[in-house]
Amino acid sequence: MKIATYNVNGVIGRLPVLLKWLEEDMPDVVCLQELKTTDAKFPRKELEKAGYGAIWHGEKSWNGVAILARGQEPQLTRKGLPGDPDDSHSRYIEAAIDGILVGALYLPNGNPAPGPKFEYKLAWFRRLHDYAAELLELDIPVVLAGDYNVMPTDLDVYKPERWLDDALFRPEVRRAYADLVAQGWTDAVRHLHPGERIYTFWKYWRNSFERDAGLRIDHFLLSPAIAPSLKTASVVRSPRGWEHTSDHAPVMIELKLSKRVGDD
DNA sequence: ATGCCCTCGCCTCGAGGA
Repeated sequence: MKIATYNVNGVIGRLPVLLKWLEEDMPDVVCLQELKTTDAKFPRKELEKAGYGAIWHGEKSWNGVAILARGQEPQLTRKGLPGDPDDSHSRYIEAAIDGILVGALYLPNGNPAPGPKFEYKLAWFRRLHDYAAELLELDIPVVLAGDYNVMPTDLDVYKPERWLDDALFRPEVRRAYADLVAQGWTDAVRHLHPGERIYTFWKYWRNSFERDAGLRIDHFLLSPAIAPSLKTASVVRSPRGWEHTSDHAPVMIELKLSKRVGDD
């Protein structure tokens, strides 16, 4: 089973790129971030035509997350991260697919830091921390995938010294990510590729992609019940080089799941 | 120290992104 996460930076404008990539790589499950459109304008029919069922949580202009499943409908289990009824941003959606609980998240950017946006990011991180702990207590296969807007270590940044005061790299945020992982999650990409420079995002400016001046901010966290099934984890770099593309590349993991009764 | 480039909206510039 192939599960991907992809910050599309606008699902309407990105639809040709998204559909092309889906056709090429045929992921079984896709977590999307930054839909930047309302629920009513989500391209359900186009994705259905491409063979994907979908659930989504949109918002005008900003944010927005979705989960796609090839050949089936994701079973919605949650819309919105618990812990703050006043949080109106669309940043979390969750579904059960083939016995796996898949959470798609778009963590706040947090810039400029310090400031209210950075406080919102830290508060969101605390809520994620609490909710993720609840998920671990269930002792089931869980995948938390998305744009965490955090470079976990120096290895995940092209020039760490330039990002020290940035909301994506400040010590508080790196600590929050490390504390989350320490609950018992496996950072899939880093687990299979320790010590390797891997990026998932490159600014549109200054030929960042061509120079490989990037950041690793899109992550997969796996619960202990599914981490042993992890076989591969990689960044799909080719779509980042296409015309009218996102500033993120898709990230993909492959799981080899043990057969269940009734499976072919 | 700042802009660089891009998306969206709704109106051609501003806000936000990372």
